[in-house]
Amino acid sequence: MAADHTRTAILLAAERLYAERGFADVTMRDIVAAADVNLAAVNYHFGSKDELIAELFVSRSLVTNRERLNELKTAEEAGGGRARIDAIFAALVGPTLRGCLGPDKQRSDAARFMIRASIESVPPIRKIKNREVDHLKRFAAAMRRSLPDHDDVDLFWGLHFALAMAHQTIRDSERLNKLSEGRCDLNDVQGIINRIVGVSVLALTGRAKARA
Amino acid sequence: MAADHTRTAILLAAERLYAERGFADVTMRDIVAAADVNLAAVNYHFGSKDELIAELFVSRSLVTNRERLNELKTAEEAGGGRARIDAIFAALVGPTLRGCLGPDKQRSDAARFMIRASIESVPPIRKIKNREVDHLKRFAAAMRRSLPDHDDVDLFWGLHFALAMAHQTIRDSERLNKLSEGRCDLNDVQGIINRIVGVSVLALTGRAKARA
DNA sequence: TTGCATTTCAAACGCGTGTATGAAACTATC
DNA sequence: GATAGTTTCATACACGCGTTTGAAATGCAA
Repeated sequence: MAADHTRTAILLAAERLYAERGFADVTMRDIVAAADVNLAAVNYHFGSKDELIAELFVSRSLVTNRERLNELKTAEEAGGGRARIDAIFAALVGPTLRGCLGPDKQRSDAARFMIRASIESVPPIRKIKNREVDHLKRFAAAMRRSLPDHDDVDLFWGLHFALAMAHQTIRDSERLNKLSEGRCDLNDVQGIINRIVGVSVLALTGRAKARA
Repeated sequence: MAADHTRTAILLAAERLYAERGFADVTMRDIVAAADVNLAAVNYHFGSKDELIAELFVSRSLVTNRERLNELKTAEEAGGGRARIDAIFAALVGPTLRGCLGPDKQRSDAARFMIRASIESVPPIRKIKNREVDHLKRFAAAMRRSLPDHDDVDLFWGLHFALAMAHQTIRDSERLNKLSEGRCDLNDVQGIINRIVGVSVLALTGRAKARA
């Protein structure tokens, strides 16, 4: 119990390497070298490589989800139980965007690890991923409280599109940068969040107006 | 020259397997088994596994891009050189969505292969991918002609978001299905296209209105 | 048919991977 | 300080991968 220094060293090194280079390119030998421990330590402490990844994913998704739920809670309290729809979207996409884009200093390995996990979809993670849906349902519920007159299906699509825009912006920032020849400022994280939230809100409210 | 039956059999088998299972899970032995050819045939005809993937990617991106540009051309001719913005978005996301979702019968291995390629980002493809930006610039140019009063930066973001929504809908249709408990109909491809196009148009025009 | 180039085939090679082993080093309790 | 339990370490193992090899089969012109 004293010496789980080794355990945490492995977890931190693995998180950082996976966040930076993805799952496919990182071997156990890379991890133990970065953690400065012996090769056999991973199997001793975690059982297998897959179990290490699984543990990492579970603990890190708790971190990300807590951040999002904190923002959501703040927004709901500010509105007396009914958060503004833009605040809900901001709580949904803000933490991940801030953790993955923006200045290096305040990037979080946890957020970038989670994005990798959602991109590369490696077997040990795929099996646990169902919990994410439960987490998102909380946001769907908050949206329903915020916009009680809207069709549920529209709300689901709105949530889906908001995540899509955030996720893809992180993933393909390089392409957008080349396409716009640098004119889309990817360092202005708050500006990006505002843009995504704005489009998401408009997608819901504008569509409702178009129907009426 | 007579017997490039083997070549095309390998290409077709590889395309189908990669489309179905992704790059990480498909080995050369899987491919040659599906194509019913000898293991060494891949190296004989293509040089290496990476060169096979690269050739596949180049030829298939021609197919997808041609489809998109055809729709764009039709839309521009219908508008006398200026396509309607919704038609541009439909040309951008329609072909891929139709090829990846919808009834099994009319799904195209080419479209699904391209989506895999854009998701998994395997080294041999990453190096060629710059051409995609040139292809997208044609759509950016069409958008500029369609909405000459808009800021270029907004157009780039609009294009980026449209692709993001389409791409993520293909990729994560499973999650949306679970989240909505089946209420988001993922077989209604035209409905999905309309939704994405609608949001994309609204994102551009609504934002402009909000400024004014 | 003969001869040469092309294509196929079974088998093996080298390499990197995750995992297992058993001895050595350490830690803590009596 | 001896002993039992925990953790580290160097090393080796088994396996799957992409690739190579050299001989056999095939195609085709003279």
